[in-house]
Amino acid sequence: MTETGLETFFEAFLKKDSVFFDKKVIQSNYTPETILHREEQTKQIANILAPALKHEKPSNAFIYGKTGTGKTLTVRHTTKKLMDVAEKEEVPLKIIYLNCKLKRGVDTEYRLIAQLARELGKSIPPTGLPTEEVYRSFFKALNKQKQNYIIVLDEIDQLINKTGDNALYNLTRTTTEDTESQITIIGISNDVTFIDCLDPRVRSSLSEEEIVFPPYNALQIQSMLRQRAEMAFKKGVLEQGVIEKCAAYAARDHGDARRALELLRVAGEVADRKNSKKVMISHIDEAEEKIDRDRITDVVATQPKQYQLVLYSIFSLQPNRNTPLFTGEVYEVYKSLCHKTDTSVLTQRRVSDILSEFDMLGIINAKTISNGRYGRTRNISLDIPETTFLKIKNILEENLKV
DNA sequence: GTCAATTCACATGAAAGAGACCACGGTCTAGTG
DNA sequence: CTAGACCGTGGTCTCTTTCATGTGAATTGACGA
Repeated sequence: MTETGLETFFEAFLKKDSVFFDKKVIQSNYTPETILHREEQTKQIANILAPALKHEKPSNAFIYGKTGTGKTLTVRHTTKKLMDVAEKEEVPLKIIYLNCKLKRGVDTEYRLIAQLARELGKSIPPTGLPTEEVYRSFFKALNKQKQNYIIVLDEIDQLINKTGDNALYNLTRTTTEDTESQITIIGISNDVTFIDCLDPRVRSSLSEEEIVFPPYNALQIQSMLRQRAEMAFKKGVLEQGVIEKCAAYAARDHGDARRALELLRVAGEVADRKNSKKVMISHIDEAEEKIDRDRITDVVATQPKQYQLVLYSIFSLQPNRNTPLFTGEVYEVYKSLCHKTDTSVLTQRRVSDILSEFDMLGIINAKTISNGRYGRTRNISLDIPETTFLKIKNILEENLKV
């Protein structure tokens, strides 16, 4: 594209009509004023937390439900309203919200406490201090002001999976020791079964109250989409049935509202790119494919080199095969690939772990099976759509220079 | 033909090492008055 | 005299390796009918 070509492109882009009226309404971080279909849960949470306004300690609570059922949204909404009132009435109260999602920095006991302490205005180095020390300065910060603390731990299951329940145990226990300040813990989890693998002491104190967020059904998702779409899109750009189809797609896999919204937004973007004045039903199909593709390519591109090598080994083996691959085979290819790219070779033990991580990410399918006399291994096959295959392969080849 | 033992090719766990980070405190050095 | 540079220490975290143990069914081989 020549320089002037670029300019005209940008100018054309500016003038181009968009189906969106206010796009941010439909983006994932937007918090709507009213939350639909969650009146019951909002009330429960409010009931649990309300004592904080009277300087009493609210019960700890455990909230669970599948992804995209509005847990985080509802909790944030309710706590915010609570905070508003607390400020107006000048009740000392502090709400700390923490997302424990992996790769976000809060995935060890040390980091959890350090992060909490940081929320209280302490500066804690990212590493280097004994964990004990961090606890101490955290409690010191707690006791400095006498007030109620509500700690919301989002995706708490991730934290426990990685670090065990040590941190939680310490946190729940302090509530009884500390007379100065009171801590309430709200745990949010996608995984219902996770509570079972907690230490019984932690479990009983954490789940003093339990709230379940059931999945939305298709009708509820529809009304939610309508509410947002009304603000996000221009009038009349949505073809008949678009919202219904988005809702149906999302309801198909466990009523994930977030997914429904994303689908609708991407469908809008697809329509824009095609210079379509309307969002058609066919755009939704494209949007769904695009979301899938983006997710996978994103994950692949950000993997470390060794991981990419392992994955590339699978990629280079797969096409000429109808039967699944097994671990030893992949490892052999991986080894030769390492020599070719001048990379250090990891042990089979490690590669085995890498494979199971890919399995968890949903990039490959790995089922352990036993071939009787001929050993036990994983049956490995790629779990990505045809259309994405080449694209990912190119990314890998480029990154690895093979 | 039946049944227990064997065997394969890894899976899965636990523990420990290497190396990168980082804060903290002490020591050294150069610049300033 | 003091600020800043520079170590050494002691801690965490992540990625790996090493060593050990577990697994599930095809195969094998002994045994009895």
